[in-house]
Amino acid sequence: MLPHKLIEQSLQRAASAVLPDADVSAILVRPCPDPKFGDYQTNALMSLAKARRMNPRQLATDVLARLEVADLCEKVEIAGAGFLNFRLKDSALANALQAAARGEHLFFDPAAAARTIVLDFSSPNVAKPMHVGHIRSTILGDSLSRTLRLLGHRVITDNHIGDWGTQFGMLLVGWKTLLERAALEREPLSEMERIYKAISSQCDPDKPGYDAARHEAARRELVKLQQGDAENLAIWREMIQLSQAQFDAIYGRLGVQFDHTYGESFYHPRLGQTVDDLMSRGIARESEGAKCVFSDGTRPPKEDPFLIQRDGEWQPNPQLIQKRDGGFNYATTDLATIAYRLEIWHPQEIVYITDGRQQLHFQQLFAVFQRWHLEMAGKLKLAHVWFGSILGEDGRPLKTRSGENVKLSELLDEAEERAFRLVSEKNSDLPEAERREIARVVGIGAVKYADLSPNRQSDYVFSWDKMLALNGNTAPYLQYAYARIQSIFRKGDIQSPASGMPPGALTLSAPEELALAKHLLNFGLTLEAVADEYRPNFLCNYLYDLAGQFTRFYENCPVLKSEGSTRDSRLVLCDLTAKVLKRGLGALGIEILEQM
RNA sequence: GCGCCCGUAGCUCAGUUGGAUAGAGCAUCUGCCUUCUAAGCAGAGGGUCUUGGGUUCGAAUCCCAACGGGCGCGCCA
Repeated sequence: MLPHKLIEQSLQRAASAVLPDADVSAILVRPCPDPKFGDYQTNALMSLAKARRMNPRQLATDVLARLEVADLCEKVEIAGAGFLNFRLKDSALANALQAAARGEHLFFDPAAAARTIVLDFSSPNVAKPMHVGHIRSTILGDSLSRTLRLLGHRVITDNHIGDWGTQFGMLLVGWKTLLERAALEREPLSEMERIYKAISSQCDPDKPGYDAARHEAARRELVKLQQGDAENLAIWREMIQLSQAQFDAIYGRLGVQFDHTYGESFYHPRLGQTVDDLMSRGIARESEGAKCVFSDGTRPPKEDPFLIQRDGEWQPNPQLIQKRDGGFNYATTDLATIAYRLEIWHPQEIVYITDGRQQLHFQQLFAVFQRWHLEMAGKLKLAHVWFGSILGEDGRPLKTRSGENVKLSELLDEAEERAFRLVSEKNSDLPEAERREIARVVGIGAVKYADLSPNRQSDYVFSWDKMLALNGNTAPYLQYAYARIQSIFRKGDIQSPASGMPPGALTLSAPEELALAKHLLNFGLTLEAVADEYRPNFLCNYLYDLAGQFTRFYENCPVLKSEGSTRDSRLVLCDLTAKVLKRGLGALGIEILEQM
């Protein structure tokens, strides 16, 4: 077990001995913000003392008296208002690194209780090109799935593509009247988007080009499709197939994989039953011709997603599950989807990764589902992991439906192109094929890292230069640290330094060596934080710090030119750093390179 | 109108149960490649954490109010 966890356990035991009735699970050990205080600290005794109106320094003194960490730490200090500061013994640090070098762990432990977690992300719409607005859900979801799997959870990824709904009425009309076959073969999604836009503007009564006949035609085509008309079904299937091929091309470039792609259409046969069930149980009722779920009055108005304040009083804010014309809403599909996932996968957790504008929808959805499946109370966690909008240069959010956005494929092309120019400049003697491969890994990595490193909830303005930057706090900086380590191993003709280490031979003395070694120990804490809060940016921050610690070590501590146990120890540090960088970047979905 | 989110260095952003002197990158300036890859390193300048109250031993973080911005609010997803 890692030192900080052992310290934490001892600390909780000591706190229990002093205060037998206290909940000590919140007493955590965290890395110190500044190494001058020590390596780890706890500030939890201060809040505990506060809650019990005790003197915090006295509590710290009492706990310290019962604390048994002498094998791990130097003398524990009480500081400030009641911090406990821990400084690891060199031997404890060396032991942890040696265990890692022997392959016993890589500074993290598998989750104590593995869960089955369904991740719902990406979810592009059929017949629309994927553009930069789709990148966040896709990249966030992929990195969360990789991180949760690394921690030992059973993760099921499901791409809930938009392959059903009213837009197909318009698409069918467009397909039958406006389609240009040559354009379709050249760029299927652009052509489908073109015909969709042309027809949809004629079907919107609020727009100047409104054409009532077209609107009616679209409605008829949709009904025919839903009734199983052979021609419309064939066209619909072709649209899906063409779209999926384009999605797969993008996913292939991004290295994103899904276990399943049950689109919305998959649930269509279950929607009638879903609505009937909600009606017969009295959860939904008819209102203005539509079927809706209203507040059940069990929550205070402010926390009730089915109430909204308007004109000074609380008014109903229902979730619609069936339209007046008999059509179903996305809420219905989402409800049927949860029920199905529960039935076949039995997850403890279902996580949706979408933009923040859908918060109210998910609050209502989760509330309806809980009323519908009372037996799941406390057994299923439904989570909406939301992210901020990508804004255009004008500060307005990019609209998924307007077509002027930068296509994802163009963004990736440009990323690779810029990386290729750079690698050609830096390393002109490499053959072109190698430079292309380096450019691919660097370019795609840069785009992913640019999207993962900000706090997911902040909005950001889309900028080519920011997405494609290759200097500073970017993926290439982390990949570069890894490549430098591999270069050391190549130059030294060293195969597997860690496994060749004699036990007890690890000697760390330079400040850069110690700082790097101690930072390695915090990998697991970081992975857990990412999994707990669904925030990959914590891992970006950690890896950036790790690469920085390594680079300072690299500048100050020659590896191949040193001798004896110093050389061996430095090789182990290099090897473990490379392994953590590789695993960590892997959890972000970013590849590494042996050379760049 | 009501709800959600946001306001941190010139710009873009981090900031882990409230915790110790608020940190990066970019941009600007000064050094460092005959020594394991300079996509780098060392250093400098740059802050009323929007404003005003409050809670606390301690607030960028929690509460209240104001100002400024984004989004959402019945048949799109």
